Amino acid sequence: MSVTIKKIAKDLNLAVSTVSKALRDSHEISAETKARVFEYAAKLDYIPNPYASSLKKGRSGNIAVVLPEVADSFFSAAINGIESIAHDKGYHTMVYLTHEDVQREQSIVREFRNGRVDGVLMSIVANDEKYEHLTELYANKIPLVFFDRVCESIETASVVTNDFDSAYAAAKHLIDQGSKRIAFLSMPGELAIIKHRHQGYTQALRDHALPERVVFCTDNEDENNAIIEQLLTASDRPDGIIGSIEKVTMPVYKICHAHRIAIPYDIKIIGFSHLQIASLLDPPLTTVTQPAFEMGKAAATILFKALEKKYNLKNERIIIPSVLNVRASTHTMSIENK
Amino acid sequence: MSVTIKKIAKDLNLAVSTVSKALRDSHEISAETKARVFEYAAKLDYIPNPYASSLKKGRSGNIAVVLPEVADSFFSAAINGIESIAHDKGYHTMVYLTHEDVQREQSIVREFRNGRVDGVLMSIVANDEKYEHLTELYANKIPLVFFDRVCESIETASVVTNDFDSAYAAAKHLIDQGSKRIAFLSMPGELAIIKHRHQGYTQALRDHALPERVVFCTDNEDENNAIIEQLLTASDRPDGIIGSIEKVTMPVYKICHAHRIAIPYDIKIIGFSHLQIASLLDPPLTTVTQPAFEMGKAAATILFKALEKKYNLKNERIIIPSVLNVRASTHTMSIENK
DNA sequence: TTGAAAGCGCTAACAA
DNA sequence: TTGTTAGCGCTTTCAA
Repeated sequence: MSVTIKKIAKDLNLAVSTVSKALRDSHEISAETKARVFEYAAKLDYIPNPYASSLKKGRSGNIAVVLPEVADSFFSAAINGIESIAHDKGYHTMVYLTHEDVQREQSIVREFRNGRVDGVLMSIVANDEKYEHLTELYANKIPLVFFDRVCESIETASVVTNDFDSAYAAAKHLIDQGSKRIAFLSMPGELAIIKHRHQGYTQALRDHALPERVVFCTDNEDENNAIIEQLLTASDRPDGIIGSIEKVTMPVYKICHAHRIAIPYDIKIIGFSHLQIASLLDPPLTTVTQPAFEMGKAAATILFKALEKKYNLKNERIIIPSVLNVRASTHTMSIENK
Repeated sequence: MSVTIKKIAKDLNLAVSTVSKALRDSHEISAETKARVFEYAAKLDYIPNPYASSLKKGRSGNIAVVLPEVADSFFSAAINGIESIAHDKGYHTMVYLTHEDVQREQSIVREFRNGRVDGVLMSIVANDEKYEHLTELYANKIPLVFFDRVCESIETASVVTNDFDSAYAAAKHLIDQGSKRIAFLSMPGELAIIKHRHQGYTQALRDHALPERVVFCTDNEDENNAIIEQLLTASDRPDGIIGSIEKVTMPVYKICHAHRIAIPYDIKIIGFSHLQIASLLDPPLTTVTQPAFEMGKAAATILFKALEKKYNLKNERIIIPSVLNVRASTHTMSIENK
């Protein structure tokens, strides 16, 4: 049996309400009483029951972080940023993984509508226009902040990176390095990040009058390998590749190694990735690096602003730029080795 | 205002208790009434308030996962394993990061003592014998399962890997490849995993009459780089390195690249690491790979067994073996390229 | 400055 | 089979 306010009140010959107020340092209570209560509570190691106060106050002190997966280094870094802010604010972080499954996302989000969490941070599943669960959440007045993968049809705050510009810069970089046949490894679904990256790629290729080529990967690793193997062993093999998300880029390396396709000589590769160890790959991978930690922090900060001040979340949009790290996978002179 | 049992009861002219039982599919309630209640609840999109039932039943439906960090790929994979089991069991997963800070670990764990979570999975912070917060948690009858980094002075269940044996195997492998001066990159603190790996290393070197050399790294990246740089540029440079945890191995690669120390010719490297992309490093890194996902799953499975059946957690210990993946960083013939 | 009492939404013992 | 009631631990009027 754990120690409750009731027990403290009884032992100290006070009313529960007095103890409650004293613990919250209310001005209604005399300094002397407060001191007695504090001391005794500390002695008994009193820890408030979170459910009782949540029930009463209608706030849980929890936030939800909903992610497609956590193996991806981007999301690991984001959780780091989020948890650090949440902890500072005295909130607890609940993590939910959707594994790119819309149904799972729906059932997870649905449960948020009855108070388990006070606010939600999420990066949505790639899918074709199934957003009712999100609109409902939004309608239920539960603050929602998107980061990285946003749902553009819902008018709430979001933290993103400059996907169009950085994809344009990535393609431009390949073109400058002499690539003529540049393929874009995409993913099916309606993800805004993919769409914007695709658009940036397209724009750059059109600006330079080069042919576009989009290859759709999947969530299945074996299928992906097959798709990429086919791409790289065909007669019209591209001489430049842009991997739109982290997990489509690694297979390219594997297949190139397996088939002795020389990077960057036969083919140049650039990947959207947060990988710390991109520089240690063979050869070091040129990346467009998203500021994951900062994006997580920024998203959490906005969410808490909303939670604390009943601040309105409509339409705020924070853009944190990505960085192009040029390394040997796109450059025949080793540029960077650190 | 969200929909409550009270509202359903009122609208349907039933008592709240009847509705409550009906929703839980109690045999006390007639099929007809149940049908009415279910239908109406579905129509109103009723979602139970988790705090009310937690308060009443004394269970939260949450578990805590306490980790040193999440950037490490081992812990990301573990979270994956844990969350997947938790979700299947209808539990929610709260994530806490200690950032290798004992004080933070203490304050986090302390809060668990009043019901916010029903059970705890943790990988402890490396520290020198400060375990009161854990003993107290254990004394409070909150089920606790350690995974990977265990606290051996507390008699509860744990899921670990065979650290001694795999460190022995790693050292033996280097010896077989011709290394004579093998250094072990350790970490300060009292972590059992480090201790066991160290012991395995020591045993192997003694068995082969080779000199031991232990180098202590730190949590600070810059300091680490300095320590390793000194190690690798001194005249008595080792010709073999065992990195005891993931984050001490990467700097070795960087420094070797920077100083043009040829792996595996000048030095052979093997690291304890869960990295998927070890095979893509330059050169591919030989690793001792821990079964992170499986360990997370196993730990969660035990915890739920304890939560559901009041099963006793004392002393159970599951050992899931690590795997030695030989790659080019320890071997002059390329063994594996996939 | 302190206390009594109501109630957050739900469950469970007991009564009808 | 259904309803009444008490209460989980806490906060918050309102009264003393």
